[in-house]
Amino acid sequence: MLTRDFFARSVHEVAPDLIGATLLVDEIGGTIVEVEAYDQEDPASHAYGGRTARNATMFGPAGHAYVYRSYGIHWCLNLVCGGDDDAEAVLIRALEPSAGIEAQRARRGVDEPRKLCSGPGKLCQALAITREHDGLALDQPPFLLEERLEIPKIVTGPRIGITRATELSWRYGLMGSPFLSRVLRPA
DNA sequence: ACCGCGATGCACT
DNA sequence: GTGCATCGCGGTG
Repeated sequence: MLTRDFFARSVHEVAPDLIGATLLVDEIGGTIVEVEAYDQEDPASHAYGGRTARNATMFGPAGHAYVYRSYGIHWCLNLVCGGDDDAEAVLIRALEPSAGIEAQRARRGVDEPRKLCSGPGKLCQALAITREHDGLALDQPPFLLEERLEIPKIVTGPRIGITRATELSWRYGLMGSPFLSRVLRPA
């Protein structure tokens, strides 16, 4: 199981290490196939410009969930990384569903496995992640994060859906996976 | 394949 | 009032 020590490192080390790990919420979830890194010096990060009510969890200890609402409609899940004096987090962008697929279908209202968790908003709907999960520890229920068994092949590229710092290749994906939110070509 | 747009909450200017 | 770390749909190649 991934505990706080795993997350208490630079977000730029943790992000690629999460590809291939398993994320479950109340026993439902799958394999992490796509993430993005956000650090405190990053103009695209919520933490850029200091602590606010929304981003407070990012400034707290590593190994906790940071959940925010996106575009007024969706929820997005981040895993807080780094030391106690910084504010870093990994945005979980896509999963390959493996557990509770029927429940995910019901919550998403679609059948195709590729459409269940291929985006940060989609996977939060499939796993029923909401503001209630913000601040919860990742090594306790309802969360369960399992270490990957083998080192996967990873592709990097620019992050998606941001307007600033678009030149940074801080998006990581499982090479060749059909469950990515978008195709990811080697940078 | 791409592009535009509406839905909707809320932090921030 | 503006701008999003989004998604799904409907239009056009």
